[in-house]
Amino acid sequence: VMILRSRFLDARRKRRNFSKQATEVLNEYFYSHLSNPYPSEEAKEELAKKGGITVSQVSNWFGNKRIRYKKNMGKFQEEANIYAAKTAVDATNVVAQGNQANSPSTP
Amino acid sequence: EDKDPACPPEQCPNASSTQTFDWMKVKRNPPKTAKVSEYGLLGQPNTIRTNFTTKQLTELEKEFHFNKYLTRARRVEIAATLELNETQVKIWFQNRRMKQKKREKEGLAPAAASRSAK
DNA sequence: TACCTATGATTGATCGGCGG
DNA sequence: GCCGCCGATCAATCATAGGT
Repeated sequence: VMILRSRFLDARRKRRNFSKQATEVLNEYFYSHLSNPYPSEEAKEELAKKGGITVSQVSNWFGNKRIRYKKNMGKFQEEANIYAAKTAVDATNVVAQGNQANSPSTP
Repeated sequence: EDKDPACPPEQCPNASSTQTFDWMKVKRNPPKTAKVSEYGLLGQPNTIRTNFTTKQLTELEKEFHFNKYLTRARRVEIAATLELNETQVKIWFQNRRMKQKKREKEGLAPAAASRSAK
């Protein structure tokens, strides 16, 4: 029984949800880079600054987001649509087809 | 008889707009910790995340404060003492070093968003 | 108040790349 | 060739916050 919980020393005891803006900034990035939601260190710092959180928290958020998103994509459909409309296309494209003015989302 | 909770790798019922990119398909190999034991009885004998006991963690922590890096000999010793694989001890130290580094980095400028409105 | 889901953090272990 | 380390990430879990 005493083997239990070194939880007393766990820092995760007191957790607070991120501010509305932080979540907003994070989700905007996530959904506008859904093809590759892996922000660089610089991007993380940028997001951290905008959201008023630490870089580690940004990393944690993306880690959790990616896992939970792929675990149950359907559950995020609605959220995806909301942010998809709110954000433009990412400029950091990779291996694009080279099309000029087509509709990537709705073939 | 295999149950597929979701949809097969092929022809998934694409939910209209959202696509399925590569990163969403990434699957990590299950942990192959521990050596072979009497498998076949419980389904997955080892391949589960090891839960270190408080005793083991205490010893590892103690050793870490003595030396951030382990020598082969020391590793063997500790592994035997704590009944862990050499790999587990090695990995623990690696993770511990990263943790230390992360902590130092953050504890260097936490004063940013001070809730002055509190 | 009890119960269930959402969410941030922790951590053993994996992946890919480097250097010895 | 093999090994250990680093940095990033995964995946499962913990503990709490929030909602019904």
